[in-house]
Amino acid sequence: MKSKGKASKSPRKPWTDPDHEPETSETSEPGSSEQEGSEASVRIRGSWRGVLRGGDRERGGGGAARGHHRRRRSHNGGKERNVRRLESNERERQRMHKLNNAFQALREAIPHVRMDKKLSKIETLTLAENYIKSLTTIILGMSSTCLPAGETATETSATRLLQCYQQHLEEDGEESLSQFLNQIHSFSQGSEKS
DNA sequence: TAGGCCATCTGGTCCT
DNA sequence: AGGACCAGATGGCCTA
Repeated sequence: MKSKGKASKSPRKPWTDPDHEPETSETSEPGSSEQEGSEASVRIRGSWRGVLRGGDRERGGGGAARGHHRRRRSHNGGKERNVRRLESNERERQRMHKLNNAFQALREAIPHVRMDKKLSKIETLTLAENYIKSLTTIILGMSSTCLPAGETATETSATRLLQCYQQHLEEDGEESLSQFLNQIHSFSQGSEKS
Protein backbone atom coordinates (compact mmCIF):
# COMPACT_ATOMS: atom_id res chain seq x y z
CA MET A 1 0.00 0.00 0.00
CA LYS A 2 1.20 3.45 -0.78
CA SER A 3 1.85 5.72 2.08
CA LYS A 4 0.50 9.19 2.54
CA GLY A 5 -2.41 8.40 0.32
CA LYS A 6 -0.47 9.32 -2.73
CA ALA A 7 -1.44 8.18 -6.14
CA SER A 8 0.06 5.07 -7.61
CA LYS A 9 3.78 5.54 -7.68
CA SER A 10 5.50 5.11 -10.95
CA PRO A 11 7.79 2.14 -10.91
CA ARG A 12 11.39 2.54 -11.77
CA LYS A 13 12.15 2.11 -15.38
CA PRO A 14 13.01 -1.49 -15.98
CA TRP A 15 16.33 -2.98 -16.72
CA THR A 16 16.58 -4.77 -20.01
CA ASP A 17 19.08 -6.97 -21.65
CA PRO A 18 21.73 -4.79 -23.22
CA ASP A 19 22.50 -7.47 -25.74
CA HIS A 20 19.01 -7.32 -27.10
CA GLU A 21 18.37 -4.01 -28.74
CA PRO A 22 14.82 -3.09 -27.86
CA GLU A 23 12.34 -1.45 -30.12
CA THR A 24 12.86 2.04 -28.75
CA SER A 25 9.53 3.32 -29.94
CA GLU A 26 7.87 0.74 -27.74
CA THR A 27 9.09 2.19 -24.48
CA SER A 28 6.02 2.05 -22.30
CA GLU A 29 5.50 5.05 -20.10
CA PRO A 30 5.90 4.10 -16.48
CA GLY A 31 3.20 4.88 -14.01
CA SER A 32 0.43 2.56 -15.00
CA SER A 33 1.36 -0.47 -12.98
CA GLU A 34 0.49 -1.11 -9.37
CA GLN A 35 2.98 -2.64 -7.03
CA GLU A 36 0.96 -5.76 -6.36
CA GLY A 37 1.04 -8.64 -8.77
CA SER A 38 3.65 -9.41 -11.30
CA GLU A 39 3.39 -6.81 -13.95
CA ALA A 40 7.06 -7.33 -14.54
CA SER A 41 6.66 -9.16 -17.77
CA VAL A 42 4.83 -6.17 -19.19
CA ARG A 43 7.76 -3.97 -18.46
CA ILE A 44 10.31 -5.81 -20.52
CA ARG A 45 10.99 -3.17 -23.05
CA GLY A 46 12.95 -0.05 -23.62
CA SER A 47 16.60 0.35 -22.83
CA TRP A 48 16.39 2.85 -20.00
CA ARG A 49 19.26 1.70 -17.95
CA GLY A 50 22.13 3.10 -19.90
CA VAL A 51 20.62 6.54 -19.96
CA LEU A 52 19.43 6.59 -16.40
CA ARG A 53 22.41 5.11 -14.73
CA GLY A 54 25.18 6.25 -16.93
CA GLY A 55 25.62 2.67 -17.99
CA ASP A 56 28.18 1.43 -15.53
CA ARG A 57 28.14 2.42 -11.93
CA GLU A 58 31.50 1.75 -10.41
CA ARG A 59 30.08 1.28 -6.99
CA GLY A 60 30.42 -1.27 -4.32
CA GLY A 61 26.95 -1.80 -2.96
CA GLY A 62 26.85 -4.06 0.04
CA GLY A 63 29.88 -6.02 -0.95
CA ALA A 64 32.13 -3.03 -1.40
CA ALA A 65 31.02 -1.75 1.96
CA ARG A 66 32.26 -5.01 3.37
CA GLY A 67 35.59 -4.65 1.68
CA HIS A 68 35.06 -7.04 -1.19
CA HIS A 69 35.72 -6.23 -4.77
CA ARG A 70 32.68 -6.85 -6.88
CA ARG A 71 32.88 -8.59 -10.15
CA ARG A 72 30.27 -9.12 -12.76
CA ARG A 73 28.73 -12.50 -13.13
CA SER A 74 29.21 -14.09 -16.47
CA HIS A 75 26.16 -13.36 -18.53
CA ASN A 76 24.33 -16.29 -19.94
CA GLY A 77 21.57 -16.00 -22.45
CA GLY A 78 20.13 -12.51 -22.58
CA LYS A 79 16.53 -13.62 -22.52
CA GLU A 80 17.10 -16.02 -19.66
CA ARG A 81 18.97 -13.38 -17.72
CA ASN A 82 16.17 -10.97 -18.33
CA VAL A 83 13.65 -13.40 -16.93
CA ARG A 84 15.83 -14.04 -13.91
CA ARG A 85 16.16 -10.35 -13.23
CA LEU A 86 12.42 -9.81 -13.41
CA GLU A 87 11.81 -12.73 -11.09
CA SER A 88 14.40 -11.36 -8.75
CA ASN A 89 12.73 -7.97 -8.82
CA GLU A 90 9.42 -9.53 -7.92
CA ARG A 91 10.95 -11.41 -5.02
CA GLU A 92 12.61 -8.25 -3.81
CA ARG A 93 9.30 -6.41 -3.94
CA GLN A 94 7.64 -9.15 -1.95
CA ARG A 95 10.45 -9.05 0.56
CA MET A 96 10.12 -5.32 0.97
CA HIS A 97 6.35 -5.66 1.31
CA LYS A 98 6.88 -8.12 4.14
CA LEU A 99 9.29 -5.73 5.74
CA ASN A 100 6.77 -2.91 5.45
CA ASN A 101 4.04 -5.10 6.94
CA ALA A 102 6.32 -5.73 9.88
CA PHE A 103 6.88 -2.00 10.22
CA GLN A 104 3.13 -1.45 10.17
CA ALA A 105 2.61 -4.07 12.87
CA LEU A 106 5.26 -2.37 14.93
CA ARG A 107 3.59 1.02 14.43
CA GLU A 108 0.34 -0.39 15.74
CA ALA A 109 2.07 -1.98 18.70
CA ILE A 110 3.71 1.12 20.04
CA PRO A 111 1.74 4.04 21.42
CA HIS A 112 2.48 7.45 20.02
CA VAL A 113 0.94 10.86 20.30
CA ARG A 114 0.26 11.89 16.75
CA MET A 115 -2.01 9.07 15.70
CA ASP A 116 -3.23 11.04 12.71
CA LYS A 117 0.21 11.10 11.17
CA LYS A 118 1.87 7.91 10.04
CA LEU A 119 5.20 7.27 11.72
CA SER A 120 8.16 7.08 9.44
CA LYS A 121 10.35 4.03 9.59
CA ILE A 122 13.09 5.70 11.56
CA GLU A 123 10.53 7.17 13.97
CA THR A 124 8.96 3.75 14.39
CA LEU A 125 12.26 2.12 15.25
CA THR A 126 13.27 4.89 17.62
CA LEU A 127 9.93 4.88 19.43
CA ALA A 128 9.97 1.10 19.64
CA GLU A 129 13.38 1.19 21.22
CA ASN A 130 12.24 3.73 23.79
CA TYR A 131 9.03 1.84 24.41
CA ILE A 132 10.87 -1.39 25.09
CA LYS A 133 13.23 0.37 27.44
CA SER A 134 10.32 1.95 29.26
CA LEU A 135 8.48 -1.34 29.64
CA THR A 136 11.65 -3.01 30.84
CA THR A 137 12.11 -0.32 33.45
CA ILE A 138 8.52 -0.73 34.62
CA ILE A 139 8.79 -4.49 34.83
CA LEU A 140 12.05 -4.32 36.70
CA GLY A 141 10.55 -1.74 38.99
CA MET A 142 7.64 -4.03 39.76
CA SER A 143 9.87 -7.01 40.40
CA SER A 144 12.72 -5.28 42.16
CA THR A 145 11.61 -6.54 45.56
CA CYS A 146 11.97 -10.10 44.37
CA LEU A 147 15.41 -9.71 42.90
CA PRO A 148 18.35 -11.39 44.56
CA ALA A 149 19.88 -9.52 47.44
CA GLY A 150 21.96 -6.58 46.37
CA GLU A 151 20.64 -6.59 42.84
CA THR A 152 18.57 -3.67 41.72
CA ALA A 153 16.74 -2.70 38.61
CA THR A 154 19.88 -2.08 36.68
CA GLU A 155 21.03 -3.04 33.24
CA THR A 156 22.19 -6.31 34.72
CA SER A 157 18.63 -7.08 35.57
CA ALA A 158 17.49 -6.04 32.14
CA THR A 159 19.98 -8.45 30.68
CA ARG A 160 18.62 -11.17 32.93
CA LEU A 161 15.14 -10.37 31.74
CA LEU A 162 16.22 -10.62 28.14
CA GLN A 163 18.08 -13.85 28.74
CA CYS A 164 15.03 -15.31 30.41
CA TYR A 165 12.87 -14.37 27.46
CA GLN A 166 15.33 -15.73 24.95
CA GLN A 167 15.50 -18.95 26.88
CA HIS A 168 11.76 -19.33 26.68
CA LEU A 169 11.87 -18.49 23.00
CA GLU A 170 14.37 -21.23 22.32
CA GLU A 171 12.57 -23.79 24.42
CA ASP A 172 8.97 -23.12 23.55
CA GLY A 173 8.93 -21.05 20.40
CA GLU A 174 6.84 -17.97 19.85
CA GLU A 175 4.18 -19.15 22.27
CA SER A 176 6.60 -18.35 24.98
CA LEU A 177 5.97 -14.66 24.83
CA SER A 178 2.54 -14.92 26.40
CA GLN A 179 3.85 -17.44 28.89
CA PHE A 180 6.69 -15.17 29.72
CA LEU A 181 4.38 -12.23 30.19
CA ASN A 182 2.12 -14.34 32.40
CA GLN A 183 5.09 -15.25 34.50
CA ILE A 184 6.04 -11.63 34.81
CA HIS A 185 2.48 -10.80 35.72
CA SER A 186 2.36 -13.37 38.48
CA PHE A 187 5.85 -12.33 39.41
CA SER A 188 4.74 -8.76 39.90
CA GLN A 189 1.65 -9.87 41.79
CA GLY A 190 3.86 -11.83 44.11
CA SER A 191 6.06 -8.84 44.67
CA GLU A 192 3.03 -6.72 45.47
CA LYS A 193 1.97 -9.12 48.21
CA SER A 194 5.33 -9.13 49.89
C1' DT B 1 11.34 24.76 -4.31
C1' DA B 2 14.17 22.02 -1.22
C1' DG B 3 14.28 18.32 1.66
C1' DG B 4 12.28 14.12 3.63
C1' DC B 5 10.43 9.79 2.85
C1' DC B 6 9.43 6.11 0.16
C1' DA B 7 9.11 2.27 -3.57
C1' DT B 8 11.56 0.14 -6.86
C1' DC B 9 15.41 -1.49 -9.60
C1' DT B 10 19.81 -3.43 -9.63
C1' DG B 11 23.88 -6.24 -9.01
C1' DG B 12 27.20 -8.12 -5.72
C1' DT B 13 27.62 -11.14 -1.78
C1' DC B 14 26.04 -14.49 1.52
C1' DC B 15 23.66 -18.61 2.69
C1' DT B 16 21.31 -23.03 2.11
C1' DA C 1 22.58 -23.04 -8.35
C1' DG C 2 19.25 -20.16 -6.74
C1' DG C 3 17.08 -17.40 -3.30
C1' DA C 4 17.82 -14.03 0.44
C1' DC C 5 19.99 -10.12 1.87
C1' DC C 6 22.04 -5.72 1.33
C1' DA C 7 22.99 -1.09 -0.06
C1' DG C 8 23.47 2.39 -3.80
C1' DA C 9 20.84 4.83 -7.24
C1' DT C 10 16.83 6.99 -8.96
C1' DG C 11 12.60 9.33 -9.35
C1' DG C 12 7.86 10.36 -7.48
C1' DC C 13 4.97 12.38 -3.91
C1' DC C 14 4.27 15.32 -0.03
C1' DT C 15 5.07 19.03 3.23
C1' DA C 16 7.12 23.16 5.15
